[in-house]
Amino acid sequence: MKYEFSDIERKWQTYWQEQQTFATESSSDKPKYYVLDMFPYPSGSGLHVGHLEGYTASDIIARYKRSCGFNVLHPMGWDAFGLPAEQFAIKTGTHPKETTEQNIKSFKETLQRMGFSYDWSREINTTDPRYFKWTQWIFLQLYDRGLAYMSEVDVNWCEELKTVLANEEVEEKIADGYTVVRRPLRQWVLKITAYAERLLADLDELDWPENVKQMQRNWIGRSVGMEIDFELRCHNRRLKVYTTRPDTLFGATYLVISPEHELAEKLATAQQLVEVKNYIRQAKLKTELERTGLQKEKTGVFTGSYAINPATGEPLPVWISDFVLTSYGTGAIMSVPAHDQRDWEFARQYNLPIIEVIKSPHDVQEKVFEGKDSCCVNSSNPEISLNQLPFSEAFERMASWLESKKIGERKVNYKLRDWIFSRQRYWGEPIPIKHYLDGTIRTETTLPLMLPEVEAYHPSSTGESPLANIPHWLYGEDEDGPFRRETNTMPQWAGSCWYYLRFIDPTNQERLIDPEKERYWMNIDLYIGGAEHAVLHLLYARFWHKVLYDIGVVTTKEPFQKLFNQGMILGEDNEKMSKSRGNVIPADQVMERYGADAVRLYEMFLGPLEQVKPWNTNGIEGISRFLTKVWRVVYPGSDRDELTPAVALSGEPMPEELERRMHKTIKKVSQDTQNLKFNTAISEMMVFVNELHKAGCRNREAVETLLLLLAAYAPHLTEELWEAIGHGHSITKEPFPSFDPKLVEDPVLTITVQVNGKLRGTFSAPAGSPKEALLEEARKVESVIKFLEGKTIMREIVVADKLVNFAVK
RNA sequence: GCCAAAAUGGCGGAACUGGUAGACGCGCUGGACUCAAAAUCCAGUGAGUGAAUAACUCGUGUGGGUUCGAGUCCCACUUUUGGUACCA
Repeated sequence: MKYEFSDIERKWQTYWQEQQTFATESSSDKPKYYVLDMFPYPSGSGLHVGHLEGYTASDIIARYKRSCGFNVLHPMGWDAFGLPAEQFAIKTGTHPKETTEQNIKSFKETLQRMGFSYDWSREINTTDPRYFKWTQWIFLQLYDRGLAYMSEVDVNWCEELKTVLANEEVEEKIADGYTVVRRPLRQWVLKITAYAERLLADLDELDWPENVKQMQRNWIGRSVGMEIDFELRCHNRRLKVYTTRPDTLFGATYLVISPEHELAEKLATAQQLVEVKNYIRQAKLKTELERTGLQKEKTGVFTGSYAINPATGEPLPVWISDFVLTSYGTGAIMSVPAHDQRDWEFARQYNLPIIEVIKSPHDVQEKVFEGKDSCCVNSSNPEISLNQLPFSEAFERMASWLESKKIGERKVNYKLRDWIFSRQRYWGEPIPIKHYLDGTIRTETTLPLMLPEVEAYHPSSTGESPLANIPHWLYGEDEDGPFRRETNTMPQWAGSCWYYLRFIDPTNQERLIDPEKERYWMNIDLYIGGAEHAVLHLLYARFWHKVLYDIGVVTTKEPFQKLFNQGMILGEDNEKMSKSRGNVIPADQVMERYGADAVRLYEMFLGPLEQVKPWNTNGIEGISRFLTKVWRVVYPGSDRDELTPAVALSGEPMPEELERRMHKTIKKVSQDTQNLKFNTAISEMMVFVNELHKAGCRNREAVETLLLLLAAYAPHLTEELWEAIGHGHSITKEPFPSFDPKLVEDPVLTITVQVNGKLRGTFSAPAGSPKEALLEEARKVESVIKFLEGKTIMREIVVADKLVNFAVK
């Protein structure tokens, strides 16, 4: 009988669907396990083999955990708001809803064809009003707590897309060939900075890849420093700067403010005014990228004004330069050119003095010294001296001194900025806010606030969304008077910020999630997805989760206890898969040819899950052969002389060697599966199958064990064979096999013999042989003798059960 | 520039807390089966010297070091990938 994967796979997929095999148990005494994939945006180009890597991994874990007695939640849904569907609508007039529905259908077919054990009764879709009702509800919670506010902000405006982009999206769009400029616009902003400290601190407890945690830490960018007030000469004002190095105050030789600083023009003396105005105007014309991108020569202009260095009493020229960022710290800095690269470059450019205040190994006039592990010098006045002090003590002493003089205070700063949350698009969650004539705003009382039908999807030319063109939706009146609706919609991140909660209670009309269910299922035991979401999605979702925690909707501080990033699968040319390169391997195509089980196995066999690795279509042949070999364990013969498998698998005993191999395999597959080392688990199963064939053994226990081990990996094939050998129920209901610890240890071991660390021979010895016996045996090994002859043995090293090494001279 | 990870045959990759480097698979070579092919099966396959299934030498990015013994630990460097980019 031949292994016809397409019939078999269809048969069992239908069976699972009919039997509701993977429906999550709603109430259960079992321990729970929540394994989640980052849900996809259903694009028009379908799924390729790279998309299926993470899903395959999570599915193996889900099936494995079920067989270990867990009640498993393994859901799937669609992050379906987003630009591509809208752009397609602009081009063709097709409603994004239609496009989205079609794409979802095709995605779902592919996923089902892979035999993934999702509980499809929990499927969610972020564009479904029953879902985005709660996205809007969360927005209102944020608004009520002052965490959502409107602000006229310089935004990244993309002319071609007629929309605002988040800082994080800018680079990506520029890479795609769009132009992005700075432009002030009224925007909704979420105050993620209010949670910066907690977002940083709580990272420590998460079981996440260290690099992802580090990326988030860098993104949050906490720094400890001081704000210091500098008195301005000839002005009755002070200038506040932020610095992390108050210990270098004695070395500050000038100040720099950003071109947007409120004092920039005011500080300009009559003589300098024209030049200053010119510089400020030019800075405004530059885009963010031109200003901050790439290292370039520093530019600046002198205001003509001076401030006083509170430590030295010396006058400090105040300069304006666009290398100082407006939006960080106070938009003004004190420059210590001897000990800061940027300040040093600027000082050299404009001939400003460079004074060494940290003991440097070289002349600071020639090269900057930024080290912190050296002591202060040239740093004293009648009131305070930092000389000889190392960094932290100098910092402390200077901080106290400035505090006592009331011209400085300690300050913690973050790189993290508030999150610009609005988009001028149609295909997103409408922001449920009403604007009244008097300028007040109120929240919508009935949710969801639906998206109206529109004629055209083009944004309005004013930069408002297409919603601004729909008068009957836009304007309304209630007891508070006439109002105009908010026309901005939410960014795509919104829906994915909380979807993992909705899977737990997907149809609840009354609340976002039932508290009892939340307590049972949260938090997520394993979250698998791509590293491209290391910062944005994962940071935004953590932020929302913490807000929901604060208002009592959830009971865990963090949503994703364990995170795993699967490595990208590259095309066969070792490049990232993309339509333009023409190296995309569509999932359906490979399944057609080799079957879902082979694709599943091969995805995992390619290499370590976390690693970036190229696809190689030839390699899947090996997996195909392996599956055929498994098939032939049960159906060994050709069509004619076939015994029915149930009869063929009689109680023929297993050779001891094979039995040990079986127990070793159980152990290895079990451990490797838990640790997501699927490539080595598969390799171990291959070894076992090869041994089975070599031994020609048809022992029932051996065959059943093999099928049970393989069930999570190749679910269709194992279901079919499980049935063929006489079982009346699904293999998914069987527990994972256990091994006998006594049988995984070999009674006779190969001992290595080395002379001076080089391999010279081996011999066999029973496990646990005493050292003396091993030494004696080792000396007798023929290939070793000649290396010992005529030499003096200086030392004999014996490692029990492993090796003997003679150090000779 | 800074931060993080990595570098092993022709290729993807194995190697437990330092203990036989190259498991498993691809590819390749030879053989069996076949009229022939496909499929399947068997054998071989890191490099070098060698008639050799004898024996030895070299070999895990480079150079040092620790150790009886290093792919694994330490130092320096090179390259690749990811992140970040004037955050004071």
